[in-house]
Amino acid sequence: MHERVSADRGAIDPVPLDHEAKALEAPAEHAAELRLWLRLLTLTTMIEGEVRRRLRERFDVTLPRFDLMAQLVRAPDGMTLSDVSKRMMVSNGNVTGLVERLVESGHVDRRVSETDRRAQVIRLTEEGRAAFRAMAVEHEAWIAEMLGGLDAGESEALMGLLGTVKASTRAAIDANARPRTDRNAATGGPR
Amino acid sequence: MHERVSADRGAIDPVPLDHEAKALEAPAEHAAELRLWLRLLTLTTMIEGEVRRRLRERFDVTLPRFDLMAQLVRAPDGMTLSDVSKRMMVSNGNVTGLVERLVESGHVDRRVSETDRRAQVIRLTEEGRAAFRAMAVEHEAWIAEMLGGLDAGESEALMGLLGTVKASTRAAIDANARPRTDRNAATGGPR
DNA sequence: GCCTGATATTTGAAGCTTAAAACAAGCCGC
DNA sequence: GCGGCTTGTTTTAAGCTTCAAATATCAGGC
Repeated sequence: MHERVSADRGAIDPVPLDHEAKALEAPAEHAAELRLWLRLLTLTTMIEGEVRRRLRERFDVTLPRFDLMAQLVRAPDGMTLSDVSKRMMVSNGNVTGLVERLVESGHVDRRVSETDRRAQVIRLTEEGRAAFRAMAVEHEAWIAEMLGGLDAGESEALMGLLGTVKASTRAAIDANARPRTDRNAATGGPR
Repeated sequence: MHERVSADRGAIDPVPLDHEAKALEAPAEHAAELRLWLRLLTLTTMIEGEVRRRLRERFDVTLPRFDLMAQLVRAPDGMTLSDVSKRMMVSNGNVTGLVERLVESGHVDRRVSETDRRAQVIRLTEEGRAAFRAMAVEHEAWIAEMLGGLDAGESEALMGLLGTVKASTRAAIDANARPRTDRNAATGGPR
């Protein structure tokens, strides 16, 4: 069945009643979470859109390319495409195309791994590094400007709360992704 | 992460902007905002990705279509494409294509406005409404599950903090979008 | 050596997304 | 009612993104 991830931390839970019928569940129960999610999404969309717009306007570069370069700048020894894919939380195929274009524009260098002939190791070129540094300076200022409405204490509090949500989100995702402990089942089923 | 790279061998640095001096004077100060932004983005990406995955798996529907239907369900009298575009914070052209596919699949009804022959008024069809209701029930549960790590007080606090950031973000965007001609302001020209 | 399963990447199809230009219709001052 | 500005929508080109299938390589067991 379904594991109930309880969030009660010692507090009295007023009548852990009816999770009976989905069709009858009170919308008011989850309204707070929905509003929270909506606000989170709206805020992120706003910031992301503005960053995208400014990157294009000031540097004629797309946000995904900037993000990819931001990953690479921290890895002077390079990363494989899989690494990048995991870090950026996008699909492998996506990274393939992105890297292709960055190699083409001279920002990224790509070579076959010396230890694994399946893998590609990519690095920033010198031009790529220089270009990214220039962009990063402004990008940092933009973020500070947009997120500047909080004092230090609020900032820390927000960081912590987001961390909490991140943890529960990860738990929810993991719980959902692992419904089968048995992994042979070669007799049929989808795929 | 970032050192004081003194690659600038000219007078690039000496803080020319009075009203932004505060934001530019302490680079170390920006690390907190960057981390905050990164966490915000990561969290949103995680949730969004999982919702997209489940919508596809359970209902064979894409997230943008679900979002559009979520807008329409609140407007029984319909909305114009422009309205939808603003509410969803996506481009007009985007909405055109999205609506096209939703009309095709029978979820949305589209007709020319009676008061403005330029405008299209779109509504959910009965099928669209039914389909959305079914999806919304589960969607709500998913969100509650993922965001369930907070108690009521934390939830409220997070809501408030996000609101604060949203306000400062909007201010930053508005300020940037206004290239005053009457004022001598630096228009971002070459320095 | 040869299977078998896992990992790294690419490819292909479909759809999403944006920016910019084109087009259509409303609005307004004269 | 004629210009000229604004607003609503579509179109186009380019790029992003996912999922699923295909390819290639690796790592062990025999």
